[in-house]
Amino acid sequence: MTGESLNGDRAPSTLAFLLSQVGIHASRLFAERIAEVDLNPPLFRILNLIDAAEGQSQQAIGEGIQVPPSRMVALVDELEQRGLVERRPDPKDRRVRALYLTRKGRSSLARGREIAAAHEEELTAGMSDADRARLTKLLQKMVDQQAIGRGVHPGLSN
Amino acid sequence: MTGESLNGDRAPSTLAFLLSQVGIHASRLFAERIAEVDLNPPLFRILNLIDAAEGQSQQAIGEGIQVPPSRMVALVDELEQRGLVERRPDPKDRRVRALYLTRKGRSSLARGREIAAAHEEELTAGMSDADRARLTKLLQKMVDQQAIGRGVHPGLSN
DNA sequence: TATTGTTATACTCTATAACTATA
DNA sequence: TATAGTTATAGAGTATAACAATA
Repeated sequence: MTGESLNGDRAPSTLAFLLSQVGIHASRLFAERIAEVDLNPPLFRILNLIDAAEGQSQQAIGEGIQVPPSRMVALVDELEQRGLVERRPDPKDRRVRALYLTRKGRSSLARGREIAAAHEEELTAGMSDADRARLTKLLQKMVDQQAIGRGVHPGLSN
Repeated sequence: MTGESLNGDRAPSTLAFLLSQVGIHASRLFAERIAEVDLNPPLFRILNLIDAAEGQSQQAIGEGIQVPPSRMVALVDELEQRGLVERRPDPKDRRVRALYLTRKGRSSLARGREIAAAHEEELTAGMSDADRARLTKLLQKMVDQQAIGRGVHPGLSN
């Protein structure tokens, strides 16, 4: 969707409008790019989280990012069908399905990270390093000031 | 959703990540604010477009923004149910339903615009005017360079 | 034949609640 | 009783295609 769609038709030069417009463009472009490795952004995110916490349960992994258990089932199902993730029984608690990356999962993740890096470059193509730094700093300032992020917006599941 | 959700878990300081994060925050916040006048962003957008082209047909209004006729029906239905918009017969062509704002529609639109302005301020609270100007300029540069906007991304209906 | 608006239908993404098997 | 995972179900939000009235 365009920024307009989310913001109504207010003047296109407002900061709010520009932020939505550019942010949505960045998200959409990334979704397009990451599809090259048969992933979508939520799956790529979960793959990253599993990599960072291998052996954890589904719910433990979904917990910190407001993904409810039923959604975790669906996401891990998809990763498993693609052969990227394994559910292993946990000998300590037979209710738990501990998550591990497969070899293929690691390779997809690595490729996904390359794509993310390329996306970053694509998005900032034509900008000077100074401008990139400026923009990053200003956006980071907004994130801090608006208290965007971790746990602040409970509705923002994914 | 958080920026993470769209971008996976790559380093939170990348520009792509920040842009998604902030852009989505801006969109979400606006959706929350505009709900105060019993609108959502798509309805507010259509309301603006009707105001800018009163008397036009549904499809004429949906055309420029990639909203298909069937969706226009649903959107105008909602606006009509809220008493904000009227469908009037067009004496020149009896297939056409010309769209007009009601008095209440004008008042909701005005109130919505106030909310949009307040949202703009809220979003940039704590920023200096110089920073706002810098940020606007940099984002505008990205929009130009990435060719974001009108007609460029056909998939971006709304 | 083409066009406006409409309806029917379906698809994606997501959440809530009920269920099962364990604990 | 409580918890991990699962299933069933439902709700946004959206699109495509068939359709009726009119041109």
